[in-house]
Amino acid sequence: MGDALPGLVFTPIHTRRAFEEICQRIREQLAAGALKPGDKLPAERELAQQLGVGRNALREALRSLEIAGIVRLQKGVKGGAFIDEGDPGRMDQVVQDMLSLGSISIDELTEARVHIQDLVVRLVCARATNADFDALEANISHTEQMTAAGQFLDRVECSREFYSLLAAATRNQVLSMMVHSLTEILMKFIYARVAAGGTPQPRLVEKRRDFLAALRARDTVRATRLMTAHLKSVHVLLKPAVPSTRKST
Amino acid sequence: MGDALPGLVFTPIHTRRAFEEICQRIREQLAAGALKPGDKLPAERELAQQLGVGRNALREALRSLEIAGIVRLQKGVKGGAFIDEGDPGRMDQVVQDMLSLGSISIDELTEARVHIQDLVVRLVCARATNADFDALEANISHTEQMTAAGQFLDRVECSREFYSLLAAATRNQVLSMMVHSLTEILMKFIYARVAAGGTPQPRLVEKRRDFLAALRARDTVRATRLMTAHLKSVHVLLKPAVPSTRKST
DNA sequence: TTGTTTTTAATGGTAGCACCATTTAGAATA
DNA sequence: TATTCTAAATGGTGCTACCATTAAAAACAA
Repeated sequence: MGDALPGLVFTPIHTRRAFEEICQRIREQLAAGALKPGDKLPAERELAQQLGVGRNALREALRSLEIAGIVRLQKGVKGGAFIDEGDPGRMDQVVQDMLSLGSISIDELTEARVHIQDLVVRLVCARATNADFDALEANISHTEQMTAAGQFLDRVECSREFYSLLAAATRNQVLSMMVHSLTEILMKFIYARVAAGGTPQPRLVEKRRDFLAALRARDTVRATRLMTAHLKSVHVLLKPAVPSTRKST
Repeated sequence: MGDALPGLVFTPIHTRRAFEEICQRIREQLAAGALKPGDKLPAERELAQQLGVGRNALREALRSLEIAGIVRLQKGVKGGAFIDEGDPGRMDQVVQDMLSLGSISIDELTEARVHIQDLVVRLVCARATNADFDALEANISHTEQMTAAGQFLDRVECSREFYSLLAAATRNQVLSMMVHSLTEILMKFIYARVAAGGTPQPRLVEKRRDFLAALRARDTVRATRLMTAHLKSVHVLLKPAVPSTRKST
C-alpha cells in the first residue's frame, strides 16, 4: 500500500452507542417542547421496538435519564416512564463526585461557598418577606431546643434547613441549587465531625439571632459580615477533617 | 382482619434496585479512597459474578457511573471500566436539563450569571497573573479577526473561550464549573440567534479591551461594572429568544 | 346495590445466553 | 527485523424467560 497522504486528518469517528442516540432524542424532544413533565413514554418493550433497538440498550438510556431526574420509572400496569420535573439534588451529586475523584478540593468548595453565600445574603436582604423571616425564626427556635437537649446531630439538620430557607428566600432556584450543593457536602463533614464527638459550634443560636436581626433590618453590610465570619469559623474547624483528597493523578 | 393500629407509621420500603446498590458501593469505595482515578474495575462478566448480579444490572450501574464521569469504559482486550477524573461539563447538563424541564427559568439563569460572574471578576482582579491577561488579550485579538472577517459564529466561540479563560483565572474550579454551566447554556441561545441572522453585539472587541484594561489595573469596581453592564445588555437581547419554558405543572 | 376479595394483565427488574465489533497481545511469516 | 495474521478478552447489543409489583377488572359476598 502507498504511504498515507500527508496533511490528511480524519476527525475521530465516535461510534454513537444506541443508548446515547436514544438519550439525545428524548432530550431534543424535551428541549423542543414535544415532551413535558407528566407525559408518558411508551412501554419499554414497545419503545424498544419502535426505535429498532434491544430492550437492554433502551433500558440503559432510560436509566441514565432517570438518574438525571428527567424520567421516573414506575412499575406495574399503568406504569411506565413518565417525564419528571428534574431533581435539584442532582447538582449535589455532581459536586460530591468531583470531590471524591479529587478533581476539586475542600478549599475550593469552602471558598466558593463563602462567596456565593455572601451573594445569597445580599439577595435575601433585598427580597426576603416577613414569611421568610418567620420561617428562619422558627428554625432558630428549633435549633435552640436541640441545643438545650444536647441533640447536636439534630442540630446539624437544623443548620441544613437554615441554609435551605435562606437560599429559598433569594427567589432564585439556580442560586439555590448551587449554594445547596456546596452546603450539603460540607454539612456531611460537619455531621461526621459532630457524630464523632467533636466540639459543637458554640453560641450558634446567638449568632443566628444576630444574623436574622441584621436581615430584618435589611442591613446588608452587617448581615454579610456576620455570615462570612461564621462560615469561615466553621470552615477552619472543618479543615483537619478532610480526607486524603489529593489532586495528583 | 383487625383495624390498623393508630400511630403506627412505617418508613417506606424503598426496594433498592441492584444497580443502585452497585453504584453506591463504587461511590463509597471512591469516597473512602479505596478506588482512585486510573484504577481498573474487573471485567463486566467477572464483576457481575462477584457481585452476584446479572450482567444487565451491572451494566446499568456502569452506565450511570459513566454518565457521571466516574468511570470510562474501553472496549477490546485490556479494556474495561477505568476510574476517571470526573467531568466538569456534567454540571452543564444538569442546568440544561432543569431548564428543558421548566424547573428553572431563563431569568433565574441570567440573574445568577450576572451575580456569579461579578464574583468571578472580583476574584480575577485579585488573583490573575500576567499569563492570564495575555491569554485574554490573545482571545480578544482573535475575536477582532473574526469580527473583521464577519465570521460571527466563530466569534461566539471566542466568547465561550473568553469566559472560560476568565473563570480559570479565579483559580477555583468549583466557581469555574458553576459559571461555565450558566455561560454555556446562554451561549447556545446566542449562537442560535446569531446563526439565525440576528444582530451581533456591537463594539464587542472595544468593550472587551476596556474590560481587560480594568482587570490589568486591578480596578475591581470598574471591571465589575463593565462586566455587569455587558451581561445585562446581552441578556436583554436574549429575552425574546426564550422558548416556551413555562413553570406550571 | 354496595363493598370486598380475587383474578388477571401490563410493566419494570433481573438473569442468562449468544453474537458482534473492537482492540491488543502474541504467534506466524516474509 | 519488520510485517501480517491469529486469537483472546472485552464492551455493545439483541433476545428470551421469568419474577415482583401494580392497578384495573372480574368475581364474590353482604
